Amino acid sequence: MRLGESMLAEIFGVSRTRVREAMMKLEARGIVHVSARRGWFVVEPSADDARAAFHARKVIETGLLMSVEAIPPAAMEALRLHVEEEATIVQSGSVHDRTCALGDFHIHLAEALSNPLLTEIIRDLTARTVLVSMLYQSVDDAASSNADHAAILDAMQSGRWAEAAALMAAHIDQVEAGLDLSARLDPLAGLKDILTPAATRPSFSRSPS
Amino acid sequence: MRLGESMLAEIFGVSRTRVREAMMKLEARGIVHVSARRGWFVVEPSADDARAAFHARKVIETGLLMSVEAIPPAAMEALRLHVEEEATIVQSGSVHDRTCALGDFHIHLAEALSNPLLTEIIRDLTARTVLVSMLYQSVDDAASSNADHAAILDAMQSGRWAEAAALMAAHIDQVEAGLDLSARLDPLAGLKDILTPAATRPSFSRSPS
DNA sequence: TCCACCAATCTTGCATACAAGCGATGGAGC
DNA sequence: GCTCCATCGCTTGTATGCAAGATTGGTGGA
Repeated sequence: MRLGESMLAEIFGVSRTRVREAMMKLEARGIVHVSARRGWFVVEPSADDARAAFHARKVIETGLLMSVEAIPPAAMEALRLHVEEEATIVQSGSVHDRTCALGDFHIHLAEALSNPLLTEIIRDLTARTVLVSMLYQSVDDAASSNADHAAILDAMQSGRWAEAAALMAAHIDQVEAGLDLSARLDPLAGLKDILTPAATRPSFSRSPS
Repeated sequence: MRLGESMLAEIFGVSRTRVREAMMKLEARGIVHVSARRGWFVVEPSADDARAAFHARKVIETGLLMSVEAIPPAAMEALRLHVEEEATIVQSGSVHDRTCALGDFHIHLAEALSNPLLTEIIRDLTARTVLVSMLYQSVDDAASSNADHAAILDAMQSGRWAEAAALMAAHIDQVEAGLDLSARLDPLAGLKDILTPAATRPSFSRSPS
C-alpha cells in the first residue's frame, strides 16, 4: 500500500515537509518504511517479523507480571472495568472495535504496572501485532481473548503473579497460533478502513486550489 | 547541551534539512529533544526518567532470561569471549571504553537470546541508561559489573535460567544503586568526548565557505 | 508476436528561502 | 541604582524549488 508524499500533502492540506516528518515518525515506530525514490509503504511484516513481534511482547509482558509486587486497588478496578467493556464490545462491536479493545487491555495493563517508557514500548509492539493480524488470516477468537484477559486479572488479584505471567504467555501464544503465517492476505482489504476513519474525509471536500 | 541546527549543518557539511531529519530520528529514540524555537538538546533524564529506564531494562532482560530455553553453544562461547575482553578493558581501558564494553554485554546477550526487534529495544534502553550514568554521579564499579556478567553466564551455561534472571535483576539494581539520583552532574563533562570521536574532527578543517 | 531499449513522467532527496517566535540587550522611567 | 518594556537578532518551523533516480509506457527490431 503506497503512500505518496504529494498525495498525502494534498489530502491533509499541508506541504510535503510536514508529511515527510510524520512519515519518518511512523517509520521510527515501525509502521511504515521508505523505499528510496519509490515512496512510502505501510510495512508488510514477514512471517519472521510477526514471530519477532509476538516473541518480544511475550518476553516483556511476562517479565512485567513477574517483576511486579503489588498493584493499587484503584488500578485493578479500572482494569476489571475495561475487561467488562471489552466483553460488551466483543459481542456487539465491529472487527475494528474489537481489535482495538483487545489491544487496549495490554496497554492499560502496562500503564497500571509500569512506567511511561515501558508503556510506550508495549504500545508500539501491540500496534505491530495488530498490523500483523490485519495482514495474515486470523481466526477471530475475540471471545477467547477476552476470557484470557479476565483470567489474567483473576490471578493478579489473588497475587498469583507467576500464574498471571504463565497465562499471559499462553494467551499471546494462542493469538499468534490463530494466525496463518504461511498465507498472506490482501493488505489493502482492511487497512483503508482503519486509516481513513475521520481525518481525511472532510479533507476530500477541500477545494483543490 | 544545545545542538544548533545551523552549527551541526556547517560542521557536517550538509543542509539543515538533513540535520533535522537526523535529530528527529534521535528524538524518536529518546536521545535528544527539541524545545520549540529554542533548539535541540541532549536529553537530561530526570531521576524519574532514570528509574524508568532501569526498571524497563530489568523487566525486559529478566523476562528474556526467564523465557529462553536453550542457547546455541557458539553463541554462549561468543558471550564468554566478550566477558573476557570486557575484563581486559575494565582493567586497562578508559572510562568511555569501559562503559561501552559493559553496555555491549547486554546487547550481545539480547542478540544471542532474542530477535532483532527486541535487541533494538534493549539497545535503545541501554543507551538511555548510559546517558543517565554520564549525567549522575556514578561510583565506578566496572569490575563488579564484569563479575556480575560472568556469574550470569555461569548460570546460563548450567541451564539455571531463573537464577540467571535473578542475578540480572540484582546486577541492574546495583548499577542503579551506584548512581546518586539526587545530585546532577555537569552534563557537558563527558558528553563532548563521546559525541566527537571521529566524525566531526575532519570537518573542523573544512573551509567555512 | 515478443522482447529489448529509450524516453517521458512521476517520485523522493536535498537545499534554500521565508516566516514566526523566543530571548537577550539596551534604554527609559521611577 | 533598580525595574520594566521595547526592539533586535538568532533560532526553529514550514514551504517551495530543483535535481537525481526509478518506473512505465511506447516504439523499433528480430
